[in-house]
Amino acid sequence: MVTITEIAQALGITPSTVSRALSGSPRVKASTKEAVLRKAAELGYERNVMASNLRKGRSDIVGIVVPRINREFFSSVISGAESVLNEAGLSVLICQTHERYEDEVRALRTLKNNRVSGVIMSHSIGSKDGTHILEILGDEMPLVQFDRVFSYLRGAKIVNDNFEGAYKATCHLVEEGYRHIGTLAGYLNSAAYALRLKGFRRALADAGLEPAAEYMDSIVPETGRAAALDALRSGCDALYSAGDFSALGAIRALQEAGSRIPEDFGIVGTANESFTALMSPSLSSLALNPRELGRQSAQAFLDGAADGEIIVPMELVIRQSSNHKQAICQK
Amino acid sequence: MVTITEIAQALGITPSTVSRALSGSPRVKASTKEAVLRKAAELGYERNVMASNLRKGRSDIVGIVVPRINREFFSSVISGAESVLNEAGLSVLICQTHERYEDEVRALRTLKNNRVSGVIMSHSIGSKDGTHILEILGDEMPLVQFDRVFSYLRGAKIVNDNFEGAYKATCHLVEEGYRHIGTLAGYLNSAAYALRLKGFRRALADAGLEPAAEYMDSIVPETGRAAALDALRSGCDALYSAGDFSALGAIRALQEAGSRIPEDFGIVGTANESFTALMSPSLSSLALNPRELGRQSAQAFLDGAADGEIIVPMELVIRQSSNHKQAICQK
DNA sequence: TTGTAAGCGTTATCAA
DNA sequence: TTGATAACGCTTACAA
Repeated sequence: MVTITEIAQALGITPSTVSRALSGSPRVKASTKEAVLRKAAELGYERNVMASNLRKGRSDIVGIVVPRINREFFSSVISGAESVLNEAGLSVLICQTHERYEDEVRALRTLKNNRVSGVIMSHSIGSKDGTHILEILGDEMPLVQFDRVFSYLRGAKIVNDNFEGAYKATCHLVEEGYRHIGTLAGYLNSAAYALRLKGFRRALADAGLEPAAEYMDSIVPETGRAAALDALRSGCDALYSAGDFSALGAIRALQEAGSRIPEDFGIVGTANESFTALMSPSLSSLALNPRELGRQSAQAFLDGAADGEIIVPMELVIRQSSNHKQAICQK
Repeated sequence: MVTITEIAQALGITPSTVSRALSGSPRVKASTKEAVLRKAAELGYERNVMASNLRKGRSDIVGIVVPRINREFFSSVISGAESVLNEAGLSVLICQTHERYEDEVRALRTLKNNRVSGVIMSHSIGSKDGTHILEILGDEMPLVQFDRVFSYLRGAKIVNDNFEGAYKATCHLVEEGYRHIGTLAGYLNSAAYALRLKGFRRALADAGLEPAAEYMDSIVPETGRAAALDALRSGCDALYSAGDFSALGAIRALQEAGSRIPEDFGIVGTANESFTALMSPSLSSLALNPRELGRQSAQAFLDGAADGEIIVPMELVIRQSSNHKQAICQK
């Protein structure tokens, strides 16, 4: 491996000058810098990152901590963050917590020990509060939280605009002509789900309507099925679901009960999971925009991870399951 | 930050002894080791990984290079590898190539510069050959390739048993009673797809049947639709598809044409994408087992990344789309 | 079993 | 604008 010392010897100068030339310091003559760069290229020099890191006291690596990387949402966030960070010359070290507190602690320790430049994370279900995070990272390490955030921790927080998103989705159902609209809500101890329910209610209130039904803790196909059948009996003609999986179950149940979608019954889900576009009928869904969440998280880190919340808008993707007017017209 | 020197001073011994004690060397008295460990815990010592890496000339990080991490297949491979590597005290640095040769070169350089312990990779579509890989990594760095492999490179290669898998899938269709079986094949310049076609043909030959139809380059829903309609006209009653997306398109087209699945027509896909379980009818599929691919890749690295190929079996997941006998019986 | 001493390759400080 | 020197914290021959 070629070192700066070898370059220095080859040129009859000292390592300090070579170091300055290579790191773009202004305190080096243009001709010298050029000679150094040429020689470095000629010898195939590549900076020893470990030595550089040791001397500088930090690495050019950013740690990302997520519950699981093989979940589309998280892997897309990582993908978005990675693009921005690579652009800035930073690498990404990824840790999974498998939703466990212990693994989260271990991951944060690893990152701290590697002297990463900062941490971007979404905490595990197993972490009931966030005190351990600052205990491990200390007061200096830049911290960015996304999606699942402890609002009382220092640093930047990047979250979806769940209230506004659910509001838009519900308004869309109203505009399509549905009038007896219910919701499949998630776990209300999660801030994201609680906000979606609020957005749903506000949209109906603003339209002068009452919620036709509200089903809590409905996030898997099975609960969606049961809720949808009940909703049908109660006279509902549309549902805003805080998740796509429960919406999927609802659609199946409604189809089996002889309801036509979207002619008789409209549905909008949330998350824009990849299967929503593949279903028949395809499912309208409120997209979480995870890549953008990742990009914003990375940008917030690059900007210094200052305290504060950044809100990423959600995008409503309209597909067949809520396309009432057009379906009616085509008849 | 606490250093080994401070621990040494506190105990009236030298840093070397502390270092030995902390790294579990046998050349240190049990009582001394115990005192060191106690003191280290007391002071909250944590090893400075950068200094350790510099001295040892390598880091405890393994690089993983994939085309995209927000693809279920790759993120699952990474997840599997990460589990095994973390267990062994190694961290994972992830790089995306976005299927581009240039990004792959950049990623490999980054890893090399970080002096990672080894590289686990699946090359990008943009890399027509693998000479750049060894050019960058040199002769020393352990190399493990998975799924997309250049067989002429040194190191370990971990691949699915595509021949055997397609053979099993096709046999399953035969056993279910289908007799006019065709295939939706992928791009034959990809080794994986070519092997699946061979497995399909062999299975039929062994059953004394002829391929009823073979459609090449069919990997998206649209091509699947077209092929399925043609297959129906040609008298096919089943298809083995080398991908799930084309199988999805095929099912939709057949349903619209009035074919009942699996009663009139059987289908098995490949990859076991998550939507296969959510469809109606659900799609039988040949699972690629990406987590296992990741685990085996990590294990191969830990074992020294010796030259050779490790073959991971594929698992046939039988769902409704090929469940002919049972569907018939229930009538 | 422990201590001594050197050095990994870079960068920061200070002096020239 | 460049050079000399030290230091980042750790590991490892080698010596005791």
